[in-house]
Amino acid sequence: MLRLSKKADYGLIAMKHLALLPKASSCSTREIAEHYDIPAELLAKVLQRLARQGLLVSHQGKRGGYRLALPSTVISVADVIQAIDGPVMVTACSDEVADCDQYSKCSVRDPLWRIKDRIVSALSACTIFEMATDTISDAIFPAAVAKRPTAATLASTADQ
Amino acid sequence: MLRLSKKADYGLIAMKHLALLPKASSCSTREIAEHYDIPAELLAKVLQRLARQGLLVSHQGKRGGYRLALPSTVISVADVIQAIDGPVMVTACSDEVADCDQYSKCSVRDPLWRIKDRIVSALSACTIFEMATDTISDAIFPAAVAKRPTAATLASTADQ
DNA sequence: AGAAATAGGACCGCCCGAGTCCTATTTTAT
DNA sequence: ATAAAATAGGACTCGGGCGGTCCTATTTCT
Repeated sequence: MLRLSKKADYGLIAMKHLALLPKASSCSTREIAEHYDIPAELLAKVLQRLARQGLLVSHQGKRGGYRLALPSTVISVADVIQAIDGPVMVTACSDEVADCDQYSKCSVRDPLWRIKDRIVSALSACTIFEMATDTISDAIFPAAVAKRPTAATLASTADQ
Repeated sequence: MLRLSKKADYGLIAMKHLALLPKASSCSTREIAEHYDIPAELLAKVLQRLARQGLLVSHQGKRGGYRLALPSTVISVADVIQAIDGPVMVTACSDEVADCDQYSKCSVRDPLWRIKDRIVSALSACTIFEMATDTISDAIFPAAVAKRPTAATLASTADQ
């Protein structure tokens, strides 16, 4: 549940790979695909989309390839995911569009919308640079949350 | 992308519904299903799982139903989602199990694992009570993140 | 001219989520 | 006692979307 698409996975792998190259150097789809055992043609589509969204700069022709369009410190994980898969949606029904039949009776749309914002925040808070250098801090919440007893804990004592 | 399953949706709707009932009163599957236009038999399975995980207390027989097993202030959204769909997984490959063939070459597993922890934190930070009373605060990050220019912004100026 | 790369449309198979069906079992109301 | 109404849960089906492939341009370097 809540899993990333394979495309998003591949996109992040590629972005990290490009971030670790010497400044402003580029790399072809095939190189990356072979390096990580990713279907080349699928990765191609992913990189094309990242280029269309302005996160990568493409260079056609022989000796062509891709390079980061921006410093890796400025590109967030959220940027990559959204460039590939479109806007993050926790719920089926989008902002205003009542595309799910239970729209009128749905009581959790607004709360879930706020939770979605939190998730996007979490994804936006992490840059490709941090991914590449493995400098992602684990915790984002101060203390209160971690301290609060989980239902799982309480339930196990109450249950059975 | 990153969407919740329908079951998780239904589970949250039901939990919120039960949280809004007078203290310790219960409600049948059918009542909830009809109220929100949810397929009753599907909702039944969801509630059964929530009961098995100790988040709900079930009462069989005529006039039976479900009620919260714990105060709504103690049950988090993460609890509900995980009770229904199992552990939140952002990546295909789990903690130690190398169930994806690219395990050895995967360079983003660890970073994504930390991101997953952040998402779980975000979900754990929100209780059913907050959902029911619509008291979820929007922002969880102080300032730094919001201020940082997004790649989208920068790209749009750089692009085309 | 040809090789190697990006650009992108069209297609396909299959897995899994969503939903249904069916059969217990338990409890309560009549 | 019997029927009704509820939970418990296994088995099954169906359809859409994701992951992947194929094919055809087009660009650019050698």
